[in-house]
Amino acid sequence: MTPSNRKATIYDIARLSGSSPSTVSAVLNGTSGKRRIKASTVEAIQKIAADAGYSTNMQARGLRRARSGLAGMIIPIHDNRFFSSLSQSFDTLARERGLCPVIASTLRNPKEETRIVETLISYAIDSLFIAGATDPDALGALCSAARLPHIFVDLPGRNAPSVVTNNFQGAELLTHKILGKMPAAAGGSPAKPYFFGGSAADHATAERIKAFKSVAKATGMRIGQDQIIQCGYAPRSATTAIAALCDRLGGLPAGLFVNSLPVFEGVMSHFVTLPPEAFAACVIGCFDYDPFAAFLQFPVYMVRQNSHQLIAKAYELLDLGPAAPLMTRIDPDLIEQRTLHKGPLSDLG
Amino acid sequence: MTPSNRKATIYDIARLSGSSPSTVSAVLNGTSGKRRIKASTVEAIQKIAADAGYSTNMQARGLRRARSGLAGMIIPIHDNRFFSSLSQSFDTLARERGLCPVIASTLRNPKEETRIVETLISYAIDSLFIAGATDPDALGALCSAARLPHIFVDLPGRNAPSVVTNNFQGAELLTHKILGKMPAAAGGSPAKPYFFGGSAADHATAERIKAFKSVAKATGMRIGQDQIIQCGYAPRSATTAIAALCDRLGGLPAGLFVNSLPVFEGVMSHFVTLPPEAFAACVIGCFDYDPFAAFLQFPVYMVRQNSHQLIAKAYELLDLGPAAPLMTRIDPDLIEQRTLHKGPLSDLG
DNA sequence: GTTGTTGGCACAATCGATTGTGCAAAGGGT
DNA sequence: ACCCTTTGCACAATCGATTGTGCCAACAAC
Repeated sequence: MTPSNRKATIYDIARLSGSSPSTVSAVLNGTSGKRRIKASTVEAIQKIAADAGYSTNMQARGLRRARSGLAGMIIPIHDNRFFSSLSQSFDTLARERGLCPVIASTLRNPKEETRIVETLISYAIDSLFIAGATDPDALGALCSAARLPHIFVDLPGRNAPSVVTNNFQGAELLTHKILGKMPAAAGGSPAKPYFFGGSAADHATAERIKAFKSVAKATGMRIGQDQIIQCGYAPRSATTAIAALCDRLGGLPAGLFVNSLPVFEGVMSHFVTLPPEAFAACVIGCFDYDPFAAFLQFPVYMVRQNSHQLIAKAYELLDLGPAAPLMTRIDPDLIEQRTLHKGPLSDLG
Repeated sequence: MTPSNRKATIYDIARLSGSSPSTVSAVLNGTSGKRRIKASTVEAIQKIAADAGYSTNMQARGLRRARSGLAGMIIPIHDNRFFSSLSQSFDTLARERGLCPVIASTLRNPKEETRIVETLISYAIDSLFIAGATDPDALGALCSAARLPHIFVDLPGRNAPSVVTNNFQGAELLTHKILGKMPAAAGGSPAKPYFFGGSAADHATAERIKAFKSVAKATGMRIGQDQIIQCGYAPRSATTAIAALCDRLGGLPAGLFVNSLPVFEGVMSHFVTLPPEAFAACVIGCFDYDPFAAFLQFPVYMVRQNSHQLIAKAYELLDLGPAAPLMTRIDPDLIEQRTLHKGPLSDLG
């Protein structure tokens, strides 16, 4: 009754029930069948354990079994709609599988990345999802050395399965929309669309740029280097860069492909200083989705990555083991413009 | 050289270095001073360990030490700007302290809450931050029984320190702004402000409602029960509820205090169906901040909770141990309206 | 009645690190 | 030369659960 000072162990339960620790262990971890424990014994032990408030010491179990029941994932940052939605799915699915989720953020810092992975390995996590790493190969090598099953999510890796958004297709859709709505070449010079944000060193961004150029080309448009603006992912630098661009152009570009939400956030910081009329001749699209961003005063096309499917698929690949395909693509969805500016009564319920 | 099949242990390093496991252990965990290990021995062992790619088995260490080096936190949901920003601070500060962060979401499900806490306890986490629980006391009891140091964040708990946003003060500020901008009583009937979303069962919401009423009263306004609309936190139900309200009023309310971002999200789903003119006579404020929500087409006041400070303070309280005060409040910040509609050139850089 | 199963459980080694204790060698003092 | 204090390290128990193995009893088959 008096909940003794320490947590109950199988030895306590063994003493209380008059059986041996091994029997208690078998009962409490569900292997009582394999060890042919009498049903009455099982029940007795279970009752005593419940009364004593017993719960398995996962460190002891993990030490013995050489696995922990922990499922690891690393992401660049928590505070981001896309990654936090990955986290949510990862968390939910891990718990459905009886695993305990461990999600750590790297802040896109290479040193931090390896430090975190090493930490997770020393906790003997059972698997690792790597979402957004500056140096995937280094992390993959660490995992391989530790014989840690790992899956790359949202970025392609070598020597281990990857499940990524079909960035090319998503960017194609988005670019199509942008170019389609762009004002036709006014006067002599044709209207120019711009790809804005991110870094081509990043696979996802590289794919999107490729699609952007490809669609433009198909439309008979040539994209110059000046139209691809890589200012990273930080809102601050995006603000500066978009201001510079507007300055250079003497106004907003005719089309703007914004690459990722943090970038869009930075862009907004600048846009907020512009008069509303400024947006009339500019078509804006953003790769990644945020519900509030979808409600801005000007029309925005967005691409929503299917984060739940990305994670669900990653777990599937984990189950497949070595048989898993090296590359799986998940199609994102295009979210149509949704704005108040459509007229007195929008048709969007 | 050949990275053997298993991970190196202190026994391997001991053999390789010709010293005993206890010496190796002391060297590798930094207690070599206390054990008076010769500097040359220390260096030799460190080198061998590094070459062998040794890393501590945290399960073994944890078993022996009865603590894991894991810092736990539970939140209702990852995919939310406020909670994900708590997560980010929690993660960063945990790692600064050499701890490994474990963040789990409960989805506001009471069963899940206790299940998760029990899981975390069985992993021998060193501390637990409880952010958003439907039944704080039950969780607190679990932690106490396990002698697990825990801090309530963003909600008050019994028998353990809490660090919460000063919801009352934040709501006061916000209500002041809303009432101040509300169109003066048009004609005979005075304009009525509405408090929208959440549930008064929730401490934070209760405080905010209290402040809302208090400020209104100070302005000589009486708030009827019909002006406090508790529709929970789900975007869906918020959409339905706001539609019903607008229907009832025959238009937007003069003032709208939106309680939390998911609710605002739901509100936006309805607003998107209204003509822009509809917002002219409505002052909107939202408790909680989202960068994109701050850029909507109509003016919005927002209250930004200081998530980093909340977490930083929680860690401080952890350090204080039993000496920690039971209740700490952190003031949130009011974010002024920031919108494109202010004129040709807004003064907000 | 002897041999062969199978049921039901206890024993003891083990996972890898930590830590209280013991002990020999080196140095210091007289 | 003798005793005392440090130095520097090795030994072995321990944390709590898992699991290969062994043993006794009950029962069946012959």
